[in-house]
Amino acid sequence: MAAFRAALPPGTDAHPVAARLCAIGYCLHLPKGEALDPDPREDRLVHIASGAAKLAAQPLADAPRGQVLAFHFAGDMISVLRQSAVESWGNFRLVALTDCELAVFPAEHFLDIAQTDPAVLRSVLARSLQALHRSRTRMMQMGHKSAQQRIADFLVSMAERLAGCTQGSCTFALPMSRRDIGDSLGLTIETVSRQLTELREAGLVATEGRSKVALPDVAALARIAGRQGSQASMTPEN
Amino acid sequence: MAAFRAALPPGTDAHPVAARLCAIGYCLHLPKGEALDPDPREDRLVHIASGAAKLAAQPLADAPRGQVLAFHFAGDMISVLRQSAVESWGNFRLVALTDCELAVFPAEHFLDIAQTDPAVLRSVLARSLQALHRSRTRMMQMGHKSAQQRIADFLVSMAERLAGCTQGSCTFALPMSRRDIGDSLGLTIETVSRQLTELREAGLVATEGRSKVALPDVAALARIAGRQGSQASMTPEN
DNA sequence: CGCAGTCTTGAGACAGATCAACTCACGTGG
DNA sequence: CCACGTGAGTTGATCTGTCTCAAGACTGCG
Repeated sequence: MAAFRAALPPGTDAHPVAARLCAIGYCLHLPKGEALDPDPREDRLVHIASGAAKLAAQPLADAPRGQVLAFHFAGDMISVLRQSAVESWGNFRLVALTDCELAVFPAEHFLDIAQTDPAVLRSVLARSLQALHRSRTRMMQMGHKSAQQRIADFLVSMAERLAGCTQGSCTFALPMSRRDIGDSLGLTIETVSRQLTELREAGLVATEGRSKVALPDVAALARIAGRQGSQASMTPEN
Repeated sequence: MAAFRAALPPGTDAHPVAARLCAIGYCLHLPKGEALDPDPREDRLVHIASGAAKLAAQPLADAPRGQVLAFHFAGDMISVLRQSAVESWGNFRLVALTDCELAVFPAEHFLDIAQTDPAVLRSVLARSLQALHRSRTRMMQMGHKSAQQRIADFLVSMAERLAGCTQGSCTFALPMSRRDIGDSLGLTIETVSRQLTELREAGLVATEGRSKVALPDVAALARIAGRQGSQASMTPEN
């Protein structure tokens, strides 16, 4: 049940409505490699209590390889939209990269309750605007970034999210495969591998085994990635 | 003042709090080519009553060309974040592509008032989640789309937003330059031009003058663009 | 220890960028 | 109203970066 409280936006987990929100969710263990089976009827909000997961497209006929929308880790709150009735649309699913502990809420019901406390709802809004802000920034940047910049950006993001590190040096394990990395960055596994090699030769990355990486200078990587701030908007664009 | 009411989320413009929201905003005429001068102190919500605008990065020293985050048209509600104190971050500004009528609200104050009515706040949340959803989809798709697919996708989006057309044929005028299009798609103006030529030769696009375009078969373009659905999340990704 | 799958490395192909003319639309002033 | 000039747009030739195809090497598992 503690997971349910943690699923609420920061600063509201001790709030009176928290108990009511807990009542409508359920816990779920998702083993490594398994997918959260999609519910065609309603949107859901998923909180990752522990583990790592990817939001990925099911390999379609016209899509040569599965596309990865995003990676999510412990503490993340994800909005999993119901599967579209439109056939041509891809079906996206949450797939566990490692064993995961999840808390799942029906979105409508969750918001109905959150709505009774404006502060909670506003907190959720702030969170989604922040996500939009970062998504926007990334979208734009990805549009004109080289493979090396994308890899550098990816590593900096992972350092921040997996090791809570934004400068200096850090070491952590990547829970996803090279293929997943490539699919999320729009690159092939060969290019991912080559760029990692280049960064390694430049002394900016050290690798051990398949997943462990060490970044001696996160700030230098961020500089290569050309990290910049951006804006958020509340309307669909382009 | 009518513009203020229209700035509210759909379905709430007749609501009691609407009047209070109107009281804190102000109208502004932004001539073509001019930028909304940024306020370093607070975030703002901007409603475009009429006209077209782009959200673009100021040309930085290390950025060869200004990058376009998104285009916005009449009816759009935009969240313009305050300029970051961090120097290395790009400063983004709203620039008018045509003469614009804007309604500007201080974000904090706006939400303080909207918060008094959960339904309004929830409507704003739904709107931002939708924006996030589409931003996410685009980001992923852009990662592995060809130049022709990006142009086709762009044209379909514009048909939808400027002419309210999702299938059949339609004609409209693009308010932005080829450079703006390229900057928003991560392509050069030469590539934009070449792809438009190819689509023209394929009979999928007709152009007249600099800005007018006719799409005989929007659905066919959407097919080329490889349009698919996706998911939304409330947490920053990658 | 050996197998299977992941990762790395190499050679050639292709899409898009870059550099460079050239053409045309549109606004301006005669 | 038309001639003109400027900047936007188009088109062409070449070059670079990433994908593709193809082996090979390592990791981690049984």
